[in-house]
Amino acid sequence: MAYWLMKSEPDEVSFEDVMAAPAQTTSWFGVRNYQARNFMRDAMRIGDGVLFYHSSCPEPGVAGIARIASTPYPDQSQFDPASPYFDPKATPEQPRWIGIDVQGVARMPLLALAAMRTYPELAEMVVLQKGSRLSITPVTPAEWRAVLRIAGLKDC
DNA sequence: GCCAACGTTGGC
DNA sequence: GCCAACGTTGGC
Repeated sequence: MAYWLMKSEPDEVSFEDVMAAPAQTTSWFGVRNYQARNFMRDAMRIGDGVLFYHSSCPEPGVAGIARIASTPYPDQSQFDPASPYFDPKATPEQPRWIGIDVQGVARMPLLALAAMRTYPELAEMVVLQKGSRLSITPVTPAEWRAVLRIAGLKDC
């Protein structure tokens, strides 16, 4: 089992939106970065833990706990000319981008980015590194446990 | 709105 | 294959 941090702009999809969705499950689509795509395609497994992170908002930080809830599948928005995520070079025969289902698991008090930076055990988190802007980053088991402990959650 | 950092594109 | 130009991300 692996752990991940996934960034979402709460104006687009907030953690509360995920919790309010049927089966607390939403399709994670619109990733247009190869490294992030490859994580979804090659490394994610159903049940992997997800730190759901809010970015580009007044209070960036980890907003909730989620899990990977499907295997990867073609991101339909790449075929839709009306979508901002349209990719003219993608075809249904040769899809370029993929999505995956994410299911909300537990609410937690926002662990703000500024607070995360104060914990030595989180200092090596990829998302905290200078210049890091990848929308999906790996989280170590120790970092995962530390976030849950800080958030006051038992293992999930 | 600013701007540093990074990824992608495309001419050569 | 190089690399300058450009576009995007995302905290502040």
